[in-house]
Amino acid sequence: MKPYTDKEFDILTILWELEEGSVQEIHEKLNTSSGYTTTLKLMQIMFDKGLLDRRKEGKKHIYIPKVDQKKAQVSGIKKMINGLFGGSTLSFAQSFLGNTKPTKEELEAIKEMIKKMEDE
Amino acid sequence: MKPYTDKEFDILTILWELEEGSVQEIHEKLNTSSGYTTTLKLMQIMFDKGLLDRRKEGKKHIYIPKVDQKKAQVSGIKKMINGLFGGSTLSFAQSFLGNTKPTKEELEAIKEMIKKMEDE
DNA sequence: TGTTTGTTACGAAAATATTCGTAGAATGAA
DNA sequence: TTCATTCTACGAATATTTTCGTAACAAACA
Repeated sequence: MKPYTDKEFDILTILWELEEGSVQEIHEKLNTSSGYTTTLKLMQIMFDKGLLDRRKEGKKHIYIPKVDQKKAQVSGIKKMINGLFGGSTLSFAQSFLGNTKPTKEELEAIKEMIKKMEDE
Repeated sequence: MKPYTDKEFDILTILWELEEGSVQEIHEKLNTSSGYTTTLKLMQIMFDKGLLDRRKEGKKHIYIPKVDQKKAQVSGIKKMINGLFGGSTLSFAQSFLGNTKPTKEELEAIKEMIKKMEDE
């Protein structure tokens, strides 16, 4: 059971950042080559599916993501580790640290988190 | 341009682990409710698209993944950090360490990697 | 030889996702 | 009130993905 499609994920991504937005705002941010009504329809479908909430404001609708980003993050990480790294947290971490070049501050923060985890 | 569909990704995942395999082997591992010919067709399509290689062995074909797992890993991580974590490596790392409970050994290995990165 | 078994190839159906045209409602300005 | 503008609703077309039925072929063997 896939919770949402690729395009739906794109829309969720924008809404997670904006907190909420009209069809027009999303459509602009999407930077897609397809038309306005396509985005509209997509968001209507997502509303019907319960992926988005909305409220009327003047003549337009303001949409709010109903999918919890945290949950999506956790399941996204799990899926990625399972699919791309054979379930190995370690080989994932290696690839992550080897490829994304975290800044000094990020490394510090990560070290602190590790310490916390070890203390528990 | 999406490189492959969801089901195709599932098949790639198995082939990355096995290195190579017949349709039957993949079909079993997939643990799907759909029929054998479905998996067969999928793999034929993937061969046509250039996602898989194959060689004849007796009457069957042995398929080999032609997609580089490393590249898929890197782009998978990037896509996930951008889509789910607003591009923030740090907030990703926090969620990762907070949710996946790496083992003591994994934490040790990660610490060592961090040390190496800092020394460079 | 004929039969069974494991396999591929292929076409087409079914399911799902994406796209857009068009009608019409609401708002606000002339 | 009429017009232009902005937006929604909805149906239908199109595209893509997933599914499977059926035919045919090769190997093993009675």
